[in-house]
Amino acid sequence: MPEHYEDSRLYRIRHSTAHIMAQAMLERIPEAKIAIGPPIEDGFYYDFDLPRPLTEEDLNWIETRMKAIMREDHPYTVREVSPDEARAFFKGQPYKLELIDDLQNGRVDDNGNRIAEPADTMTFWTQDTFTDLCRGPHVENTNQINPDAISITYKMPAGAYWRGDEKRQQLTRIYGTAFETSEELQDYLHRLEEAKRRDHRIVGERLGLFTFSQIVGKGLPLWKPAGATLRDTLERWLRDVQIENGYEPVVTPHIGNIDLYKTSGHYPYYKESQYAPIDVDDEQFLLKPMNCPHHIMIYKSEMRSYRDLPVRYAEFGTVYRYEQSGELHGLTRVRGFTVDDAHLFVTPDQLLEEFKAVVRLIQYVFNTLGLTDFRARVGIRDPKSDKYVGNDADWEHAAAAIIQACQEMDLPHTVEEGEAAFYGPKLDFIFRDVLKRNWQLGTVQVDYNLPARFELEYVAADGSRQQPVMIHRAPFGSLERFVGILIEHFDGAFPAWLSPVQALLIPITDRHVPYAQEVAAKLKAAGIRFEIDESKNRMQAKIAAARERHIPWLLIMGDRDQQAGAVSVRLRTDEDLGQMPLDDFIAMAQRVINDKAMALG
RNA sequence: GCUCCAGUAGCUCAGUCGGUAGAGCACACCCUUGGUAAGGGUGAGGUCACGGGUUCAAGUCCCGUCUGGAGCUCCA
Repeated sequence: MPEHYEDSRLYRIRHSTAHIMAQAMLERIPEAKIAIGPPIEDGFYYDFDLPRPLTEEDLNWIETRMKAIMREDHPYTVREVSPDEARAFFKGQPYKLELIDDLQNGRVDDNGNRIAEPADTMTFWTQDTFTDLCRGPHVENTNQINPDAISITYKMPAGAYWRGDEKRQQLTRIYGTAFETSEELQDYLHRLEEAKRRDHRIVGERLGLFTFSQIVGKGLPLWKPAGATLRDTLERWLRDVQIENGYEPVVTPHIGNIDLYKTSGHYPYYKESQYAPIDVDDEQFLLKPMNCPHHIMIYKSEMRSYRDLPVRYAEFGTVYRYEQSGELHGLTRVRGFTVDDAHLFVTPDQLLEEFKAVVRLIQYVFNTLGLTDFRARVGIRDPKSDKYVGNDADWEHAAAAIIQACQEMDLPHTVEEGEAAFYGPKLDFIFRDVLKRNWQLGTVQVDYNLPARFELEYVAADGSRQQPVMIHRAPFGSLERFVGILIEHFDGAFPAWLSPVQALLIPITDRHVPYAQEVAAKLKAAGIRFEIDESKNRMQAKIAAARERHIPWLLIMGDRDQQAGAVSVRLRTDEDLGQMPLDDFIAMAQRVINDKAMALG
């Protein structure tokens, strides 16, 4: 995206193409009500209220008609109109009338705050037979849009609520895109296809990493051995890193008494996104939607001195949230997932340094995996919402600490209202999937509220009782979502240390199988994960199959290798390292694995 | 949750006008023992997602449910 996309020619082309789409729609379905049609990052959309569902034929017709309109050389003209004139023109177009009213009165948000000044005039933009209420700008003539460089993006209409409000009319949205040259369009469409091929739901299925069962339930992933191996490897690594950094393991159960969540303040706010309570002996239990209350109860189980702090409790804790069915998505949005959770209990003096140490740990995790394509977001309260607990002073302190830490660490970040947790502000690390959808992974949250609500304390140096501050943090966020993003990041070709199968042994003929088994015994002793392909297939077929699984090292062995006590090593990158003494291969593989290296040799 | 689309073998898909189901891959067995991107043959595998309806007859048409997909909304 250019630096000033909104000033670019591409932006005007896309905006103008959206108007042409609306014109074509009104020609196809004259009763259509038109809503809005803005440019977006990779194209544009237009929302319509239609009397019937659209068909693929409709979309093809509209696309063809759009191209024809472009070739007809219609100028774009603009004129100023009064609100009354605008209303007269758009009689029978309720969405436009609502926009006209808002422009005249000045836009007001849901809380009654003015977000735009009242306007005495507004502008109409016209091309050919179509006029739209629009601030522009547009290209000068439809012939400035290349008909061979536009496309309806999905040959399938999408639903969208009027003004993004699920309580209002649902409209039909058509996405399209436009470029300056057909090469750029083809390139874009090609990249979209490539991205879909990398989708973790497809790659994960093909690699046998996970599956879903209708009987187990939607949004509840089942990890197959290969996926569980990858996940376990990540867990063991992070567990070790955390222990080096002063964390202590804790383990807590999957359910907890509902009173825990009433005390946390969490139950009333998020009641609708939880599984229903479990009734047992006149008590109610919740499948835990978060781990913090359990960890807090461990903190509270002993008298704490300032000398004990920081206390850092870490657990790979599985939580359950009742997500809306339409939001479930592969591994990246599920109903049961494991958080690489930790809760730090610190003195106010320790907060800043501990926060920075946590951010450093998260950066170390991302760097090791080569994940660089993320943004950092400081989420603070929406000042107009009532869905938060606690007092203003604590919220200010917490947000100030987060922002100060980011500045001191030179971490580029945005500050966004309404993105806080209900108990405190947070720093989130957000990644995009192959289709540019945003997913929050790592998170660090500063919390003065739960320590107060649970009456946590420690004995200070002067003997007084003081309240600790909590830091909630999860570098991966959830193992499920993190692995989903990793699959797409690596397109299934994981670094050797994470690969479920690191070496595939390929005996050239049956008589080499015993030698392969000897080799296997040595690999096993060396801690290298392997499989032997003992199928009756020819070596070429074994190699082809292994390539599809992105197995890092292929060890081919025939007479020559057996006689030499060697293996012939081929990398998944197709590089042929030739014959190597087995011990040399093992040493090389161990080095690559221990270094968590990206390269294989 | 909402709108729209889809569901046929383990996977990817074909199946015309309504006339009782097919291919490739994978799997099993046989032949082939081959040195770096898929050798050949044979076979097994199906409640056409599930339930109901229309019909002499339903994979095909209609209704409902479930599951998946796109988008929206939501997301501790």
